[in-house]
Amino acid sequence: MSETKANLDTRERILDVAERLFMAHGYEGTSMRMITGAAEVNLAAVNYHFGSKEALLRDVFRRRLAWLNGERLRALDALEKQADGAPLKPSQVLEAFFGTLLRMGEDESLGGMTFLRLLGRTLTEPAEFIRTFFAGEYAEVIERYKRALFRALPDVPRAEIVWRLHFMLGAMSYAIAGTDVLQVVTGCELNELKELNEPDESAGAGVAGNRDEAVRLAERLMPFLLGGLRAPLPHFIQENLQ
Amino acid sequence: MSETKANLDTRERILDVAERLFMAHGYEGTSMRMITGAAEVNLAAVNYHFGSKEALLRDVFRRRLAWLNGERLRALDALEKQADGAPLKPSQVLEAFFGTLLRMGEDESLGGMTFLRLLGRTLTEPAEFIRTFFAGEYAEVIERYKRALFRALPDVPRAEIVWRLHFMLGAMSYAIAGTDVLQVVTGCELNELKELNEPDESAGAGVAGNRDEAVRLAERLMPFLLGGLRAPLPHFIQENLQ
DNA sequence: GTCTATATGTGGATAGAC
DNA sequence: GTCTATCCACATATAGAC
Repeated sequence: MSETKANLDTRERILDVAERLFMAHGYEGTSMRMITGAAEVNLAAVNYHFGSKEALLRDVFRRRLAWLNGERLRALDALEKQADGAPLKPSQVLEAFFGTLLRMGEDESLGGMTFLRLLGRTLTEPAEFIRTFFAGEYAEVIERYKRALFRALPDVPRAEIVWRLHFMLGAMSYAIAGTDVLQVVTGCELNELKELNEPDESAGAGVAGNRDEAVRLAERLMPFLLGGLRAPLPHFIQENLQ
Repeated sequence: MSETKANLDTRERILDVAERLFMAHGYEGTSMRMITGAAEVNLAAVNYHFGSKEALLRDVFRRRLAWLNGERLRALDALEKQADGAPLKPSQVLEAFFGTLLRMGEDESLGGMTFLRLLGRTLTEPAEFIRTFFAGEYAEVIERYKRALFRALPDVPRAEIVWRLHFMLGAMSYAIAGTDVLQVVTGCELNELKELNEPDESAGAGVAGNRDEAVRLAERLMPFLLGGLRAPLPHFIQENLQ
């Protein structure tokens, strides 16, 4: 509340640097010394401002997720109000959920592709406190969107919808993180792929490039997700529908 | 070559334990002391048998990937021989690539779900040596399957096929790792999901349960992947086809 | 091959001066 | 709020006896 300007600057600078380094090296692979060194602040500053390394990671995410998940809820509210009681179309639900996220990649003030990559990677970190944290942060949004999808696909068993939501999250996380096997093998052949596949610390090489990158990723990913969501049901489900 | 029986046992025991612990806690989150403690071998045994922690991780994967990727190449060879020069169907290619993997989850002697989860998680680890290792291990298989998909989908731009292969790998990794946001939110509602979502160290709670788990995961995942692969192309691609 | 003991580095965190 | 100095737990790795 009564923070001075220098205080705010330090806090923000630490958050920015931590976001970038956690993205590039993972939580365990990033040390406090790496963070404070790159942010040009004292080693003790992190503990003073955030309390611990774990708390720092949480604050890095809270800064972005507050906006993201708030926006997701607003988008769904707007769609449902507009539909006036009728079920939404699956494509609308996906657009609100994934489109909102992908648009963060276009906006540097929201973290840009750096945050998107960080999010994609961190969702698969095994550390218990990270999983617990995300579960809490996402609970409300997932609940609302699950309901919307249940209504949008009334003939599909609910368990199947949840599974496919799961698959969609995976495709998106992985695509965003851009840290996979295809990188080396395909990177040399297809120039279009290169941009996404340089998860160095220098992730923001060109801001304009990041914008295009995010836009094209969204345009490629959405049809894929929709195709998967609406695919024919597995055989063992078609046989004994619930 | 001239290894004694006790030697082999120690090596294998270390590999088994390391596989389980790396799966549960990630590479950085697993210490040599955790591994040697759980395997009931001496702390120095890992360095004696494998040389370093990095080399241990590589050997954990080599043991499984040699089989997996060999099997994938054989499956593709068989399909192409049978097709006698004609392009394969997309579903055949996916079945050979993803089906072979998912069937490992049913077989405890191939690592079962423990290895599948480990693989899914490790593919997103940021450490450089891990990414380099996987790129090398997967190069041949990815190259062969890419070609097969190019032939199977002659009307789809190659860049788009590579992207969708990317998305499919993500959906699969994530689904297998079972470490995500949905876990807490959905786990309490849908009993069917619970089985997949207990990435503890005690991953092999029931072998029979693991078999069913792997089979049902495969049956759910394959239609999703095929639906995504064959989805309509993004607009900006339909407009200016290469 | 296995063990003990230890070298050597790095991690997160904090006490206390300014 | 910031900085120095330091604590202490724990990491990987190895030397050398058995």
